[in-house]
Amino acid sequence: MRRPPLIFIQGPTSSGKTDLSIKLAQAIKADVVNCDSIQVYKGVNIGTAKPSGEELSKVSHHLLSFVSPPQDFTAGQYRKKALEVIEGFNKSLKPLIFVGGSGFYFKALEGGMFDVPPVSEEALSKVESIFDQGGVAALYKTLLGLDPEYAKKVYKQDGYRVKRALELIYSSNKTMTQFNLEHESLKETVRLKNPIYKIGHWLERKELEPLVRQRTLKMLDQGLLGEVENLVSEGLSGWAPMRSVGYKESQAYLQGLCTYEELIEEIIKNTLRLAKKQRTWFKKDDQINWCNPIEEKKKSWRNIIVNSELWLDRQRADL
RNA sequence: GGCUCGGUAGCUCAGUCGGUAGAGCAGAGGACUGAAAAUCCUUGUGUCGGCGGUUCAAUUCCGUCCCGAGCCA
Repeated sequence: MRRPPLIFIQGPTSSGKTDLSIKLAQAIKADVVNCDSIQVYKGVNIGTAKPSGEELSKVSHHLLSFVSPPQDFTAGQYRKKALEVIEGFNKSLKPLIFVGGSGFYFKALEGGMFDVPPVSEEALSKVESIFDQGGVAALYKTLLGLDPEYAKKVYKQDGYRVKRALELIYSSNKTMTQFNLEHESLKETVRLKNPIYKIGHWLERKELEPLVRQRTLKMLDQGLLGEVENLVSEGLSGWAPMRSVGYKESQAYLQGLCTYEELIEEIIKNTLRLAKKQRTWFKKDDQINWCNPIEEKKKSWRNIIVNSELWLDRQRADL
């Protein structure tokens, strides 16, 4: 079966992924697919540093700005949508460039997700009542009884994961450990079979900080606060993307909880923290071809474009 | 110029009735299958402002100098 080749551009925020994706897409005649967990949402544009109108007019983009408020979106849904996009190119074999900083979404895309039915109301309220009685400790104790193997892997304070594991047990009668085992046996069938070439942007904090500062000031200049104000006035202050970096700090500022100077420093700090978590995520993947984006951009991404073209030629020769 | 209060981790500060120190934040490292830009875990040696003195022992007491804040001239 013919499958389009995929190029992944991964790395921390502010490292120039969008710029590279546009230049590379133009050079190799590819489409771009967003792999950023917040850029999928409609209406959050400035704070997520989406590609500009001009950039969008040059290259076709997918999975960008398509989830309307107040809907939420998940990694599982992303996987499904992304597979649909990829399938759409099975005939033309046009290469696709997946760009983003969401390690979990990349993982979901490549390795697949458990096939889980939606959590029942009953399960939700059951978990909720345990929580009301004894908090996270009680939830963890319950999980320890029902799925000790998974319980050992989870931090007992991690209420989010403990809850989720119990919800699955109560609504599907299957434990995380069982889901994991099943997935392990199906791993090869579920795994994405397209050829993949991974490009990673690697920057140390010191190199990234000035870029983050510059971008933060630019976002504010472009009207980030106005964007947030509009969303808040539409009653969306609790919407998932409104909790992300840039948006939650802006909300705090608009509520008078900090000064403008503090707003700037908070956004920079939290963006750098996000970048660090992104680094931790991508670091583990030994298939990534790392580059220093500051150096590569100075050379108009020439090395990267050439290497990508060579890789594509090899894929085509193999067919 | 005189008096008072400060000077301890990158920052804000606590503390040692004399036995060379510890919190919060920041930072660093990490986990992670449907909120993931989320959620959670681990991690604290620094001439205790400088120089002298007393003492077995000084960051702690004494003297002096430097720096900052305030008050009085």
